[in-house]
Amino acid sequence: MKITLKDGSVKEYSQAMSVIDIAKDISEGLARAACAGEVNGEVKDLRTVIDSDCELNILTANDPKGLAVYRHTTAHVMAEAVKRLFPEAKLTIGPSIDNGFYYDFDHAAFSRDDLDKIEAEMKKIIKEGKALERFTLGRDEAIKFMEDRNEPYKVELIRDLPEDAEISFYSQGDFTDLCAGPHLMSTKTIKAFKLISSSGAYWRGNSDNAMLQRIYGTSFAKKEELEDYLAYLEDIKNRDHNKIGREMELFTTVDVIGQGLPLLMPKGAKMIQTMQRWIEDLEDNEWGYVRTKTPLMAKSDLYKISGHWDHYKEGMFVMGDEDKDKEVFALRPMTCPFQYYVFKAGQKSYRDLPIRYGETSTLFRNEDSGEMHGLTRVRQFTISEGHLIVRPDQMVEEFKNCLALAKHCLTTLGVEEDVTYHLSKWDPDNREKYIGEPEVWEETEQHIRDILNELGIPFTEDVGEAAFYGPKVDINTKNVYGKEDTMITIQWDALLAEQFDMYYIDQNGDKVRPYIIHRTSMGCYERTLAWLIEKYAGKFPTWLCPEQVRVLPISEKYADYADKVLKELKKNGILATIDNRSEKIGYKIRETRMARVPYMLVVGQQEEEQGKVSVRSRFAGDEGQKDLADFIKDICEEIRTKEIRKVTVEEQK
RNA sequence: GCUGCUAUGGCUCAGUCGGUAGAGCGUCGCAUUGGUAGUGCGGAGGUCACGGGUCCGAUUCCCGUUAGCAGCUCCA
Repeated sequence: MKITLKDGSVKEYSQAMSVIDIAKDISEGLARAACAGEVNGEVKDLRTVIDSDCELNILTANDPKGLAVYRHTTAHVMAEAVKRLFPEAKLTIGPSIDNGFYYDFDHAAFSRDDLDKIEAEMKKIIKEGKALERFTLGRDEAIKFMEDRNEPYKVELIRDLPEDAEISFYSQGDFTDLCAGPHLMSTKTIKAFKLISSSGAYWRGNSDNAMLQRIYGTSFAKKEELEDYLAYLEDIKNRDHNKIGREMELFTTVDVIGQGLPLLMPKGAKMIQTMQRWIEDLEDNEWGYVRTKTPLMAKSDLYKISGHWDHYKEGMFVMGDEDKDKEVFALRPMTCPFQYYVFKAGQKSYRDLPIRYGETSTLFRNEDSGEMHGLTRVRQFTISEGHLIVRPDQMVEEFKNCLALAKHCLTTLGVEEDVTYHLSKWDPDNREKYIGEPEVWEETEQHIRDILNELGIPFTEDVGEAAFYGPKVDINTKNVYGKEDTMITIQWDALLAEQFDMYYIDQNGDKVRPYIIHRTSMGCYERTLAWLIEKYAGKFPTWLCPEQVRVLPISEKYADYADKVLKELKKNGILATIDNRSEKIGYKIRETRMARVPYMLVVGQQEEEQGKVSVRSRFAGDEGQKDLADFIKDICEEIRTKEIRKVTVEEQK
């Protein structure tokens, strides 16, 4: 038997050779995977080529493919346990995923108690140490096999397989599942697993289909690895913006106000104000933007021209009934047509272009009730929106500038490493979702592709993710739970100028349609705030902190001096507060740390006499005494440059 | 929208197998006037989310609504 090794060479293994020898190669990083070995150029289940078990391979392999096999077998063990405990449950699919696996069953909801019982049954199955046997059947036999077992979803899966596909099954004792494999040799290989949660999931991911019950679990080769992972799951909760954003009093929600309508509290509002002032000044002073302030609502007529009435009516808050009312209004879900009418308000020459309109724009989107989440998915939000009206010959350069501005914003916030770029394309098989001709779509998508390639930005291409009027670049990031959100979007629109009859006059005196770029420089402020909370676990760079300095008098005797210090800080634009309660200094420090305030100034007799402050920061701990003027100079410089100082002090919870 | 889970002082939670509730933190008061992660004592604060139902009696059981959470679907 030949196995392709990681370095590309092919190594001959004799059938008689112990699998331990193969395992050794794997553990040394030579072979590709454990049981899923690459044999003679094909990925195969090693069981088909070796006759010994390979538990050790998996346990020593440091290869994601091996781990995926391991977890996939754990999913089969779980499926067997579910069938033993709940024989009426119907099997569907159960793949391995990042960090674990799941299996979907057609069954009533599983409670945590059920999961515990299933875990106990899984332990029994593992202990029984059944070998996993692979076999194949012809199509008709395979269908009959699953029909006899009363597994309709499996029958459906087999029917949908290509005519010439090899239909393979894996058995472990009495349990058999349709499966491409590969798998572990025996259930006893599984050393550490945990069922994490259960929830509903649609059959084949389609909300028109039946709701199945999904059980998520994970498994690791070592108990300690599982424990570390479970500890990690606990730990990321301490970064969850929806938890600590509320704890830190950045935002809250109120049931009578409604879902998806968070209230930004003074600290959260201050942070957003800081970002907003930064972005507005940046765009206007350095990137050539001009500001607009346009209405938050409009008559339905506007959205009929833009196409939103046809393509997006369900997502809008509409006021009035078209059959009864003379005028029907809708809250705006975007700013585009409003800024177009700013453009149209006067005749434009080719010399006027490009025009870059910026607006700090509040939008309203009627999301489905189950979609709202913290600050990341809300019904009213504010974005750093803008529309660039440009000549076709300026399009590429302006598009690049939008990308550069976005990158500048990401870098300033310290998050440029955490994003992925996506070319969001239309779906040619779903044309009714989009306006315009296929040629226009293909052409504009190619322009964007060229730009991204030229700038050396790695990106993926996502079909069906475009806006209805054009393709776009989406800059996404993942939250602490691994879910992806779009933070910044830059859209290429060659179509809406036509809808709105926008034009400029060219050199020859002819009317010409401009192109439009829809873009954000930093995206939605609420969502960005959520992102920053999770990125920094609430310990923001000083310039973003809603409270940058807290003055801590040792006792009330120094309240006057502390007040003087506070006034001086505020005079210099520093966000400072004072804690003049009659508490011990240690207590005040503890509270200030827990409030994630970057700097504290301890003042007592010594400081008052010498006009100094004792600085304690999260960056360097006790920094000793400084002249107040020096401290102010330093922190103002840190804020001005938007420095991201490294946290060097051990933080306690 | 779908499948579940949850809702008890400002916050985090305990509790009542149906007889109107408790802790810690916070807050307020008093004492303490301090030197880098929790000073001591005392007080106030709850129609147990909202609306129905069952029951002699509901915070507890049932139904509905609203909101929060997890996942699915969706996200112009």
